[in-house]
Amino acid sequence: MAEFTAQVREAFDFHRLVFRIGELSSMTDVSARQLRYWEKKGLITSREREDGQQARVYTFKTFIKVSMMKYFLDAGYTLNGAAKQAQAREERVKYIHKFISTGMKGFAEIDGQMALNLGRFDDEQTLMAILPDEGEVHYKLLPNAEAQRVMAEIKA
DNA sequence: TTTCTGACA
DNA sequence: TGTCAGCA
Repeated sequence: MAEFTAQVREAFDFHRLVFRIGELSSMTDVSARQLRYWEKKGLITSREREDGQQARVYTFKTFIKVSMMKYFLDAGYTLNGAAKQAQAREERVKYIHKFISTGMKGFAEIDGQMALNLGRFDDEQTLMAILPDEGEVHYKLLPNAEAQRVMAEIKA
């Protein structure tokens, strides 16, 4: 399991996935001229190339932002408006990431239903969110030992 | 070949 | 924004 996780991390190591301006341009349908202009205005960023060549390098994160800006631009927003929308989306993603990484401790199965471990509720109990295939999500407090047991079952 | 900056439209 | 020049 740990090996699989490591492989997934390796495959999705976005930090090492970078593009040159021509690549980003064809990927997003945003001209190189626009990309340079947007950068000049501080709407997007690029890195210097480590090999000393004078050519921009864009990260995956920038690719996402450019894609979003292109989308809003096509939807009729002005350049600044599109940038603002993209920025707002970035904030939401950050918030969601924080929410998930701090609140979600893993999946489990309770009475045949998928459940989400939301962490310690108090000294004795753990809060679980029950996610039925049908019907509404509801919550349940399990004794810590019980919670540990259902979590362990999933890993096995 | 590709990218870069600056200039003109 | 597109395009072209003149470099690296």
